[in-house]
Amino acid sequence: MATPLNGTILKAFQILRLASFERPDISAQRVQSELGMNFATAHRFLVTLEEAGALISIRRGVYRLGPSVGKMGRLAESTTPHLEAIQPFLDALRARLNESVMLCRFSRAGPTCVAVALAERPITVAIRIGTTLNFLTSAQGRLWLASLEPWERDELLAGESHLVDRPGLEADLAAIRRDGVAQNYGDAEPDIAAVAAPIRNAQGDLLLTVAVFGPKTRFTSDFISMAAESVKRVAGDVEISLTR
Amino acid sequence: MATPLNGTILKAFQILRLASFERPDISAQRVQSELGMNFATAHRFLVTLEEAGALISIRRGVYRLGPSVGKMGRLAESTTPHLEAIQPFLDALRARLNESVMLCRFSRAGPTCVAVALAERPITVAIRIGTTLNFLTSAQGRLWLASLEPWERDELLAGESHLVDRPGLEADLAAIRRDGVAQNYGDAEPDIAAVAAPIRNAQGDLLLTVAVFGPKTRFTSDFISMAAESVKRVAGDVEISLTR
DNA sequence: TTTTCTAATCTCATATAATGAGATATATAT
DNA sequence: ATATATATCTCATTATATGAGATTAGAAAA
Repeated sequence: MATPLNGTILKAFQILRLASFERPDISAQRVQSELGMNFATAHRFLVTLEEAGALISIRRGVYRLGPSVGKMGRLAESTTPHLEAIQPFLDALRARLNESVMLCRFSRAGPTCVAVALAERPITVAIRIGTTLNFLTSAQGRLWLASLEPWERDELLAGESHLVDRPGLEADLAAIRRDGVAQNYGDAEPDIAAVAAPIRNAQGDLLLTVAVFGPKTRFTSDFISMAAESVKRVAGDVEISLTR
Repeated sequence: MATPLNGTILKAFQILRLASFERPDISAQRVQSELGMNFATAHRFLVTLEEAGALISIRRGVYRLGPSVGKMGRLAESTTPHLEAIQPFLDALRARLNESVMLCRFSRAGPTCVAVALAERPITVAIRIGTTLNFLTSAQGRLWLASLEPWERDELLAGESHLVDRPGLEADLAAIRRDGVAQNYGDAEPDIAAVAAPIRNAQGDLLLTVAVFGPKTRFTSDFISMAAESVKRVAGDVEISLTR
């Protein structure tokens, strides 16, 4: 890629990335010391970012991410691309495993089904596009939880505190991160099993989940092993195709 | 404000704001025609924004907001400032109305209580900081719904479709936008009433809600009228103090 | 209240980075 | 294979960003 990049813009985003949950405040002093920028330049960046709506001034010299960023973030999460291009991968996975396959994106209410390849068998499990799964009880939901920072997780699960076995969940999420795959065996629906893998972008952010699902009786341990291998392979193939 | 602003950064955010739910794709051609920018410059901005993580390339020449923006947006929504400065306003409102007062911020699960001033009466209603209210049934929730775009509202309410009387809700939200205040009278909790008003930033984005709440029996129509006036006044005062 | 100090904000000459015209590369349609 | 449209790249010129130093604002100390 030989197109020259605008250094000023890159610096602006470096500054925005200084904000964290633990330390949301951004000041010119902090920009100076953490990014090695001249103080007056840092101040000008902050004032500009305020004017652009990205930051708000909470007191003289101190800024935080503003609501416009929140709005833009919600839009980003609602407009995940590439669905048309991914359908052939879902179809191939369905053919290989002879079970239904679905693709989910993130939503605040839980992983939301955005594409499906239904098994071509007389008895099968179906799901409607647009269905939102539960974070805690679905394989996809656990993949998302495993990808989030603890504070984000806490926030998402705020309404379900009474349902959460914390040490069990943390152990489960650690295993998911280690294995790169998540399962459920009747947790979300009594007779349904699923095996799900993450699809990430070049920066390592979780974009989507791909999962095979079907009647529990058909998910023998041999099938689950094969399915885990297959969904991970397909997820990897989708990731490669997304970087084109 | 005489600090010069960085025009390059302002342009970058103009570009990002081209993305919408109906039209999430951003191309150099679109930047050229909608913002009057030279094609090569527009292309360079897009490539830079991709490198900065704000955009992802979905195919040659076409970009969308990326997951990093989503992450930043979630952080923005979790780190609302000013709470310490607002407490005296809550205390004054409580003294004036002799009922409890609470401040709520936005969260995906619903308006979340971030500050309280409890009524100094023997019989009162209490709420714990951190409590999340329901979007549909709380006055604060309806204020938030009234401030959102239809697609955002639909997304938030996705899990509650069966509960939503759409024409009734739209009429209610239109009235809330017109009046600048929202009420609930036993909708969220059977014996609790509340009157809530929005606190906005300089750009008009809803930051927080301030509400008075208490036992339904004490919320006579005279009291509700007076409370509506008072919460709106306090909300305005808070807004002025936020611009300092 | 006044004074002092520190950090934030502002100004402007200079340096550097951004711009845009035009060349080149790529993908698609024929 | 060729033609066309659009995306990507290059580089001389121009415009904008930078940073040193001056000024201002606000908080703390006397």
